[in-house]
Amino acid sequence: MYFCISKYFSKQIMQNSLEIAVKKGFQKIYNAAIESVEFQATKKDFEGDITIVVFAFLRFVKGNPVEIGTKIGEYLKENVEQVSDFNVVKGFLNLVIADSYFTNSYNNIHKTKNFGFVAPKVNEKAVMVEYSSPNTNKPLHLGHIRNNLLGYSVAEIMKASGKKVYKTQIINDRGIHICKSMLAWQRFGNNETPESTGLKGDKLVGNYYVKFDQEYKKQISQLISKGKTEEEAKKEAPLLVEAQEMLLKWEAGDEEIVSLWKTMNQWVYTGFDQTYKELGVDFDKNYYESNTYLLGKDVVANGLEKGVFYKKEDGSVWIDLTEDGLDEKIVLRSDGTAVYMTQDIGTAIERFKDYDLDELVYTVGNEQDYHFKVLFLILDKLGYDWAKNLYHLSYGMVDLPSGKMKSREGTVVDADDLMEEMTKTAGEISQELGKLEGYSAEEKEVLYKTIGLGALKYYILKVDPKKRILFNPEESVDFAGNTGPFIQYTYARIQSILRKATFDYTKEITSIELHEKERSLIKQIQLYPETIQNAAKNHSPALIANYTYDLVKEYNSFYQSVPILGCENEDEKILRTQLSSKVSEIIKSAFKLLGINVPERM
RNA sequence: GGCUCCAUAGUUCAAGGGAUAGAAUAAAAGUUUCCUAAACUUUAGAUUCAGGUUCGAAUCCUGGUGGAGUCACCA
Repeated sequence: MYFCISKYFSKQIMQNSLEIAVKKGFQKIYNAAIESVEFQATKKDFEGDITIVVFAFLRFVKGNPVEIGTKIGEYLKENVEQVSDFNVVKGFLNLVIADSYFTNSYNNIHKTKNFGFVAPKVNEKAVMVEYSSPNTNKPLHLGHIRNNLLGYSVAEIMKASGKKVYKTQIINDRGIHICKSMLAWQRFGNNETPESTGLKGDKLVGNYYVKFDQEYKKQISQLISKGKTEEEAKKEAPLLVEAQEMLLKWEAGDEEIVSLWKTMNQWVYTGFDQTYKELGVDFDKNYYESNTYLLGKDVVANGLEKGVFYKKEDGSVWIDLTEDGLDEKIVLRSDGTAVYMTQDIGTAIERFKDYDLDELVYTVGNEQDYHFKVLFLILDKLGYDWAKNLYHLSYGMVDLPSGKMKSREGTVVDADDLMEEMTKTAGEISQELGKLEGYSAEEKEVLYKTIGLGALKYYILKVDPKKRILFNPEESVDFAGNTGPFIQYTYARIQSILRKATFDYTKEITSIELHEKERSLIKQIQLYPETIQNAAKNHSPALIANYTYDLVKEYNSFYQSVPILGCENEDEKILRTQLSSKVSEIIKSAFKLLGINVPERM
């Protein structure tokens, strides 16, 4: 029996074949059945390409791991065409795989369009990803940037992994916080508009939110100086009372209030749209809290009948989750109005009605871990079988060296300012390097934006979503090392090579002895499809970022060690040009998954 | 206080229970008659502590220390 795997070109098929061969080998040598074989890429310091962990077999076969490894290695070398050699270190069987496997594998990849991507299946259910979900009383800040980048990127990655994806946001456009901005504008606004001030709408409205807080605090201290306690003062300050009255009027549909609300919200939306555009994110469907905040009340009534919820004496409705290790949670106020939870219950149900969904991902900060745990549990108890398919993409806060960001106190890194700052820095560095002769002013501006935003996005996305980020505006975002511009630079350099490669390099190169750098480059290229699947499964753009970085690192080393266009052997020149081209394609597509553009020159 | 999450080079990040814990940055040294030096190559430097499980632990379990979040008829 001989395992011929020369016709196989994918890593998966290679491993499957090896697994079968190993099992047969064990059967033959030890008369033992092995359940599974553990593979890993051979570490750089050792000779070989694929490593089999022998320790895992000790459960099935008693003996010395080195001896077992050696016997299996001998068996594989003899019976598997592509295993050209092996060595055993401790309990690790390192297999050397023949060049032909790598060239076959590469040629297959070379022919594949959209390498690494899986097309969505026709009848499969979709995934909905919610992200951004801003309040309409203040501009977007650094925390929203992380949220937006994560949500957008996860959506794109899931698409690439073969899912149908809808991107959505819920806009928190109602509530007491909106009324505060509205009230402050009425009081102190002098009919200012975005047009009259030249301010972005969200900035203008945000200013009034801050203004409200300032005036409110003044009133509080006045009341305290008149003998009120702090608690009383906070409740009785006229501004707050008026804001609360305004909210009641809004809910009652008061024409004047609703009209002001519409106007100011529109200002904010226009501002947000501009920021989203700059950031490069988009949505397939918007939900508005003003439309959804009443949803869920029927469901609560229903759940009350079923005994999932219970009513307290004052009329408020609760759920008791103490048996699940959680607390009691309110789902409806005593006055019958909806709380956050009520709305989220309703919105989730609504979404599953609107779309044929398989999974719903909520991109929300980890401060709401508890809320989502409860939400998912409630939906489960209400009997929705899709409740198990809800996923809270929980990410860590973005903190500043000075501490937490607070909009009211103005200690935030504004999203627009930050993007502008990054673009400016990119421009300064570019000008210093001066490689852009022949570029028009507009082209340069586009390039600076590409680089500046690339640096920012990569900086945020390369970190595991779960971890919190400490953001130091002065020194955090670099342009050298493990950064977006580093990867963009490699892309630009490859484009330069391809512009100069005027010969035909489409030919398939089959029998050639591979340079060590070519081998490791091909190995890295092979990993792209499984990286996308992994990133989708784990909802982690960081995996894509890290993969791309490793690929680029590998390519730069290759670029430095061997000539490409200057290569004398014609076949080698073609192969190396092809490899370069493939690497740049992967960079471009991987960065697209992160929402980052790549430049042709830089 | 209860619950949840986190702890890795000076700093910022990696490491599907597997080998000698990888990078980047900062530090020291080197590489441009050749495809873009925003690059490449060297050197030095880390798993919070104490136990346990395992052939094998940064990773799993228990406890301590330190940090964050949450425990609203706010969203």
